[in-house]
Amino acid sequence: MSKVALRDAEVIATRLEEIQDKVRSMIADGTLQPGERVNEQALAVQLGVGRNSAREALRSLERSGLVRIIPNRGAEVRKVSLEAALDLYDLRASIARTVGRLAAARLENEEETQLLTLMGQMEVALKARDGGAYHKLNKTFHDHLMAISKNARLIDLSNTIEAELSLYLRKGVYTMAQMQQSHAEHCKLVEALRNGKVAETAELFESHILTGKQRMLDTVTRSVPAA
Amino acid sequence: MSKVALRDAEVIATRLEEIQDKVRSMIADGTLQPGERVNEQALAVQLGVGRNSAREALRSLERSGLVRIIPNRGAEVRKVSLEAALDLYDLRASIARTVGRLAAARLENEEETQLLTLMGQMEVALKARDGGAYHKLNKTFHDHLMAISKNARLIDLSNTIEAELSLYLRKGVYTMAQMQQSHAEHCKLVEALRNGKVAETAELFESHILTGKQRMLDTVTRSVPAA
DNA sequence: TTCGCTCAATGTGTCAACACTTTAGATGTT
DNA sequence: AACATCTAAAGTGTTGACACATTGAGCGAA
Repeated sequence: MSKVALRDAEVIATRLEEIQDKVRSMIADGTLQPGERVNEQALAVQLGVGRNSAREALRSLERSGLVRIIPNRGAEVRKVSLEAALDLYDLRASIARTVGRLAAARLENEEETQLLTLMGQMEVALKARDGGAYHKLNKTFHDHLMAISKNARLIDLSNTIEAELSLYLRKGVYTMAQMQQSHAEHCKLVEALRNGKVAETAELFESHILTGKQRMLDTVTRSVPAA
Repeated sequence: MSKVALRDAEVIATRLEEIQDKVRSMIADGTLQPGERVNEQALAVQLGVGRNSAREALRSLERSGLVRIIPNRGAEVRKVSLEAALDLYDLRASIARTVGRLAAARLENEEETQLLTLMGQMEVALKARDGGAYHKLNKTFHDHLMAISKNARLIDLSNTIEAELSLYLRKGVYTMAQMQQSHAEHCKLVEALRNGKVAETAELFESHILTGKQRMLDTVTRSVPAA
């Protein structure tokens, strides 16, 4: 019964996705380190599945950019360089621009309400100087914008890139000033979005990501001066 | 010996890529029609490989957006709706903008020379009213611009989207007038690019794609009025 | 000592067979 | 006739085994 219920809800992750997720978290928590080679057989044993299933999962992860597969030599966890991370930010910006354009044209009342609620919560978090909460809300906010664009492909793409970026950017710790700037940008963005200003929303969302790129770059170069 | 030479050149397509390409062209030439379900076994037999290899290829193609895989029900050739195609065009435009920005900042002398040579060839094709040649050169031109941006991920995504778009847009046949307009846009674009005008190049490249979108839309709505 | 060769060991590439799920046709009941 | 149930056929999911490629250690010749 519960089995059927789960299935109907379409929440069940298929076996392959399950394996992928496990590998993903192994990468995330450092069990598998960047640059390290992944042995199919060993992985399969560790996850309690056949080698072929593990193999398929790895091939999928390649397309997600998390591992690199070299013919006849297997998979290795991708080592994302700073340059590659910056390239990814440019990609994100492109996607954001498109999302902005679509979202401004497709915003619905209900979504607008949710967005405003979110903005309120973020303001509260900001005033309470709760960086953790702000971070989570920020992610939710971005996801919402994606959803408003109503293009599944874009959403998928965006998630993929974010996962890849997380390889480089283990955890983003931002200053209060940075969060405030981010929030200010959000405000302008939402303003344009609510007024259906398509071109402006696109522009603002794109530059929001690009300033995020700059923020990241500043943070990195500060800790590693002459990289 | 020749085997080794090939390998060093890294030109050899791995088996899996070979299979993928075959399926891709089967989709391109209509052997596999959009919406049609793809039987793993049959595909494997037709390509003379094991079912598992065919299966892996299909999973890869899913990530490329060419097929959709439904758990326990297999793969079907994705049917790209007009709406989805238009959204993809938007994304292409945003990518073009980013490419324009990067290319204008990163153009090297050698690349500039190649670009000018290409422009000359296109002009010749245009004067000779050779649509086929123009089309090929046009593609080369776009690929060049991508390469100049030197963002591998961006290039990869762009190619993916183009492949996906081709699902909808079987073959683009354009009029002389359209080709001339396209060429004029190219000229302005190259002009800005050579002068290192970052913002202008970005703008021009984006709008170049967007007018392409409009052209496509015009062509489609003309043949299918009230879709 | 150093270089090149051979050959085993490790690991990936591919396959055919088995287990499970879906689907559609047949059957019986209201 | 319409509907639900059951069952066999078709197709996907998963596995273990075999074929092939890569790698590195051991050996011998210059």
